[in-house]
Amino acid sequence: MARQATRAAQRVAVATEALRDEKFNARRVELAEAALETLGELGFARTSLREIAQNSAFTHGVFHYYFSDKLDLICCCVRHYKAKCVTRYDEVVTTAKSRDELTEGFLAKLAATLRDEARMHRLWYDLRSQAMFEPAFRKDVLEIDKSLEAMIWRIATRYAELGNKKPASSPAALYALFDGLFQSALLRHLANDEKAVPDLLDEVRRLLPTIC
Amino acid sequence: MARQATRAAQRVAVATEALRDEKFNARRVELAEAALETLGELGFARTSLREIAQNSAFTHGVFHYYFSDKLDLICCCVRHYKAKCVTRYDEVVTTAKSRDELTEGFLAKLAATLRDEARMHRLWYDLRSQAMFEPAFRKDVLEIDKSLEAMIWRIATRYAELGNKKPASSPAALYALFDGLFQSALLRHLANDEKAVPDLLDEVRRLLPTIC
DNA sequence: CAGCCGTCTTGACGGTTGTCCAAATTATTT
DNA sequence: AAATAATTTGGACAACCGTCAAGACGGCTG
Repeated sequence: MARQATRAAQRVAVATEALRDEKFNARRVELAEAALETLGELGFARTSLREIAQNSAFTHGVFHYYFSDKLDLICCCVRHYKAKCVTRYDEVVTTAKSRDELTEGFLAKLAATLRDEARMHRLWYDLRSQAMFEPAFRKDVLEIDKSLEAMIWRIATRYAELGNKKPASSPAALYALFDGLFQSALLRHLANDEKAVPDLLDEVRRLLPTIC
Repeated sequence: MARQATRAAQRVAVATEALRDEKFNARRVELAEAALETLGELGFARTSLREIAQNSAFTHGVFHYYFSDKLDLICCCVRHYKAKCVTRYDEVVTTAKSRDELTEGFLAKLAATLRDEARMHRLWYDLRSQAMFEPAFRKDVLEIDKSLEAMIWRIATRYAELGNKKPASSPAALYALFDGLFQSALLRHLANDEKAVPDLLDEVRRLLPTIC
């Protein structure tokens, strides 16, 4: 009897703790999303916790309560954002019935991303550069990089499949290529170069058939 | 007579001013080189003028005397360093008598760069990311990027030439590819991934024949 | 030698930063 | 309803930042 009561109490305790954790984490994400606004605007270095708080509905103390550190916060932010990123092209990949359809769907998404989410992506590049100096960032950054590489690879293999071919290069090389192109286009776009987007699209359109 | 004296005086004045300018600029470069030590270690955001001064033989006041700004200093630093960078492979390009010779020479330099100058290159990537936020950096960064693209293009055209072919892609795409590969390898290398260098070499060795 | 000029040193200033904490408020349990 | 725990607030703190300016130093010129 006593033992049963103990067991039941334990189950309840475990359940409530899990619930608390979930709630805690949901709050973290909520705060991270608010922080992303300011981070995307100013970059990692120039953004202080106070500034993040001021541009949001929260006080700066809350951030310290939910995040052990400034690094902890940033990591959570970019992790959260990139989790959405890696699925961006999946719909196009699964629904496209021909090479052309895939190409156009991919290019459209690419252009929209460059135009509408430039600030978020520059934050990603910022963080990736910081990872070269700050070991605390490396694990997360390398992990995100891997998942982005996989995302590009899904597109490439599907594209090749639709032409009854196989990709001509490795996943790493392919990701490096697209990442390099996107990064360059992003910088030009942010520098108000109006040809940045069309140039990127032309380049990718020309490249796709040659590598698959 | 008076007019002649004036002219002579003007010539002297112009000459001495040019000399002063030259001396002034030489000092700037000297300071920039000292600053690069600390910048390569800590990155742009974490490095203060005081820290730069402390890790060098100069006081922090001198830096303010020779540079109007922190941005001014950093720009001078990376400009100076990258001016040397873009000539790194030129000797290999001009002396190589065959495709193999060019390949091996290029790969050797590439590996040496990754190993010996990792800190300087991460600073470059840092600055390039900052340029996405800080307009003051953009002009210099875009210019350096262009000259790096030209450097890669010189290698590619020479490589193609030695095989009586022409490069199969644009300068921009080629630079994006190599830059992306190098950046990824650099991050892995800094994260103590011992396979970073050999993996990069393998990748480039496989890639070269396919793009030219 | 006196005066000037370019160079450099040193210390101080206002402002911002990350961090911490005690108190207030709210939610949850007993 | 009382008590306990979780959450939130807003201010205090020391450390640090970029910038600046007053003055010191040393060589050059008149």
